[in-house]
This record gives sequence, C-alpha cells and structure tokens, in this order.
Amino acid sequence: MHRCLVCEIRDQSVCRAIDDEDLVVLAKSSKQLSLPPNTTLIEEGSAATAFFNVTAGTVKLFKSLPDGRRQITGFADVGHFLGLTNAGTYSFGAETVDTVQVCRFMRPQLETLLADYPQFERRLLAEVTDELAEAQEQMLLLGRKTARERVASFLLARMIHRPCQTTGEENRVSLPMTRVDIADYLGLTIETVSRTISALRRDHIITGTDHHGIRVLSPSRLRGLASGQENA
Amino acid sequence: MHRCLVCEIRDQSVCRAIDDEDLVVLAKSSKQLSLPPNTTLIEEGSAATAFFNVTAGTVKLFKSLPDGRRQITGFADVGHFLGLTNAGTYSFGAETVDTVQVCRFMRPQLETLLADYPQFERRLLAEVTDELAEAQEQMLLLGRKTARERVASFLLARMIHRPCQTTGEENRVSLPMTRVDIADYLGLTIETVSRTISALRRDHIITGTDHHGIRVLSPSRLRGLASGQENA
DNA sequence: GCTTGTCTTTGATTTATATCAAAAATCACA
DNA sequence: TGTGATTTTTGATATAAATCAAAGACAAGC
Repeated sequence: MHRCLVCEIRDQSVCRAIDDEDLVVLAKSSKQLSLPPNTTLIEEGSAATAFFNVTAGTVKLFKSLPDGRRQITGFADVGHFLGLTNAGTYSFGAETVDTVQVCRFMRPQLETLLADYPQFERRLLAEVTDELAEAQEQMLLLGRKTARERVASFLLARMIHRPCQTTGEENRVSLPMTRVDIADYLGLTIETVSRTISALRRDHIITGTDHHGIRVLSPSRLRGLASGQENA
Repeated sequence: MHRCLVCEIRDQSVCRAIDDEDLVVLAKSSKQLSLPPNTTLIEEGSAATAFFNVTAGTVKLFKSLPDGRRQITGFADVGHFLGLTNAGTYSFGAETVDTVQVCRFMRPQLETLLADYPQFERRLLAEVTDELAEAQEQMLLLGRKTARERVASFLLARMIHRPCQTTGEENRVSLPMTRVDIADYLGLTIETVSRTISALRRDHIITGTDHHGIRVLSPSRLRGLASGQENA
C-alpha cells in the first residue's frame, strides 16, 4: 500500500493523469516532505533539479530585485505543480507560507514520467496554460487597477478558489499569508493594504477582525469593485 | 510543394516539432493569412475556436476592464503560438500591431495534431512555460519597478530579443507599436512613457529622434537601470 | 506641396499611494 | 500569565506618476 493510492488530493493535481495500476511508479518517482512555515523550497536562480507537487498548505512564488523589492507572482496551494522551467535555473523563488506538504520529483524521474505517460504531459500543459491565464489577469491588476480594486480582486479570487466553508461561516476567506505577502502580491505597501481592508470593513463589504481571515458580506459589491465597475 | 516545406521561420516556431515527411499534414491543418495593422485576431471572451502561429509582424495580446482600461500582457512576434486556453473562451484579446502573417489552425485540426505528434505537445509545453516566465518578469515590472526602470526594461528586452541589425546601426531597437501600446504594456500613461524616453535620451543612454526606433548608446547603463541597480 | 488628423512631446497641476512615524493588537515563549 | 517582539493599524506628510492642457511633429490623402 503506497501513498499515491491513498492520496486524497490526487484528482486535484496532475497525478490524476496516471492510472491506478501505474500509481506505484509515481510513488517511487517522488518523495513526500513536510515543511514548516517560511521554508525556502526554491532559491531564485539556483539549478532547476527538483519539482514539487503541493499536497497541503500554501507556497508563495516570487521574483526579487537586487535591492530587496519583491513581487509575489502567485500563491500555489493544494494540487499545484511547481518548478517547470526551460532554462537550467529557476527564474523564481518559492517559500512556504504555512506548514506545507509536497511531493518532490527529481528531474530524471520527472523526465521519465513525462516520456512514459503522454497524459501526464497533457495535464501539465493544461496546468501551465491555466497559470498563464492567471498571470495575465494579475498583470491587468498590477498595471491598471486601483488599490481598492486590487484588494477586492484578491479577496474575491480567494473566496472563489478556496471555499473554506469548514468553519460553517458563509463566504469566509482565509488569509494564511501576512500583510507583507499580500502587499508584495498586489504591488502595494502593507499600509495601503491595511487601510484598504479597513475601508472595505467600514463600507460593510466585508467583516471580521481576525487578521488571518475575513467574511464577505456582499459578494456582488466585491465583484463589482474587482472588475472596476464603480467605487461602491 | 506546400508552404510549410519552404517556411523560413519553421525552426523558430512549434512547427519544428514536425518532421519533414509529415509537414504536408501540418500544411493541410492550417491556413495562412495576411492581416493589415490593427486587425482583431481574437476577441476577448469569444469562443476559442482558432489558434494562430505568427510568421511575420507583431501581435499585441491584452486584457481590458469594462471602463476601457487596458493592459497589454505581451507582444507576440515571429514564431509565437497564440490562443491556447482551458476554458471554452479566450481570456484575452489579440490585435495586429503592424502587417502580420499568421498560420491559423482550427480547434479540431489542432487537437488531431496534438494527439498524433507528442513532440508537438512537448514543444507547446516549452513555449507556454517560457511565456509564463516572461509573465512573471512582467509582474515584477508592473508591481515593483519605477517608470524609468520599466521603460529601460522594455527597451533592453526588445534589444536582446529582437536584434534588428538589418539597418547596420549597432544596438538599434525597433518600436513598431505606438506610445499608447507601450504605456498599456508598462502600466503607465503615454505622457510618462514619452517623458521617460526623453529623459533617457537627455542622459545619453539612448539616442535617435525617430518615433518608431531608437539606438542604445549604453547597454550596460540600460541593464543597470532595468534591474533597479541605481538611477544612473 | 499643402492640409488635416493623429501621434508625440512638453508643461502645469493634482492625486493616489508611498513614506515616515507611532500606537494598538497579536503572538511567542518563558 | 506576563513580557518582549512582531505584525497590524492609523495618522501626517511627501512624491512619483496621473491628469489636464496645449504646442509640435509626423503621416496620409488630395
């Protein structure tokens, strides 16, 4: 009995491309790791030797400038595959946000899998295509949206992508990352993020005082804001 | 004698995945089109039925907000493949910048090609991976760079990617797009782009008065600026 | 070769967000 | 449970880039 066979998130990841009878190959190709918060998974510019499949928690992906300015390009959560690159080195860094579980594939094993299972490659293409569409959406946000629109877009995206109904509360949005991370993701400063969240609370669009979670009171107004419709 | 066999840019595009003897299949799967400047290739949100391979000229890809704000997410030139999406509709628009030649694939033909030629899919994965890396670099630009750094990055990227040494002039950069397009690509206004280019000229980092081309005098200073090293 | 419209540049002013500063809340750990 | 460190919030001020405005340069068509 190997772990891929009992993996609960298999159908949320590229691993669903592999049939049950071949799962043992997958299990042997990868190694499961559990990582504490703020662990470096990928060092920007280092040799691209490993690939990761996130099975629990959230990973932040980012690029930096020499003087320390940083742009988080995405948050990778359950099911996300990380590390693909055409160059021999990673063009981005990756760090855990909270406690994270990943399956790590080393390059030779991954290449064997890709060669042996065309459906695996097909799934990877679909995943990268999806990530590209998300990146384009984020470019629109970074280049053309106001601070209020950016924060609204962020909260909305998390509400839609991450239905954390486990608490029973309706429209609850969990924010495991710090304000610094949110600011670096939205191209703002922490002060602006904080002020904007406070303003949305004041306007009764969201509620909740917990720093790492809010509740959306008016999804429709949030949606309006996120798409730049108004200032309401 | 079909056109793919004599195609001069085949090895710059995904088509290099297809062997010479199978090229006739490729030629039959696609249709060559010649398009004047400012032609809409892809309407944002329309059904994704066609895919394009650019064989000459430059295409701009963009996303818009309801009130008309626009973000150009990339310029696709020779060899670029356009139109992939997981949803049934395009999440972005595409318009020609100058006179453009494309080979158009309709969805069923493309799917047949993908199924029959795994190397074709492999090439596509590499191309999308590359585009994602570029998108991440652009997110860093949009979220964290100053106007001066953005313009420097843009000019530098075009100098490196598009060596237009045909004119004989060293380090010549061609800018077929308008200031509006450059501004919408860099997340700035046309006035800021214009002022910044003038400032770089004043600082003897670039030269040339032609609106659609400049010459880089100091690639090293431009590189420094683009990576945020200084203000020189 | 002139005229008309478009694109680009330059200038003056405004503004959204950054920066600087400090208080309040939360967290970690003894 | 208390204490110091960290994170978040709020406030005052500064600033880079946007906006508003107009002049110059260029391109296309007659």
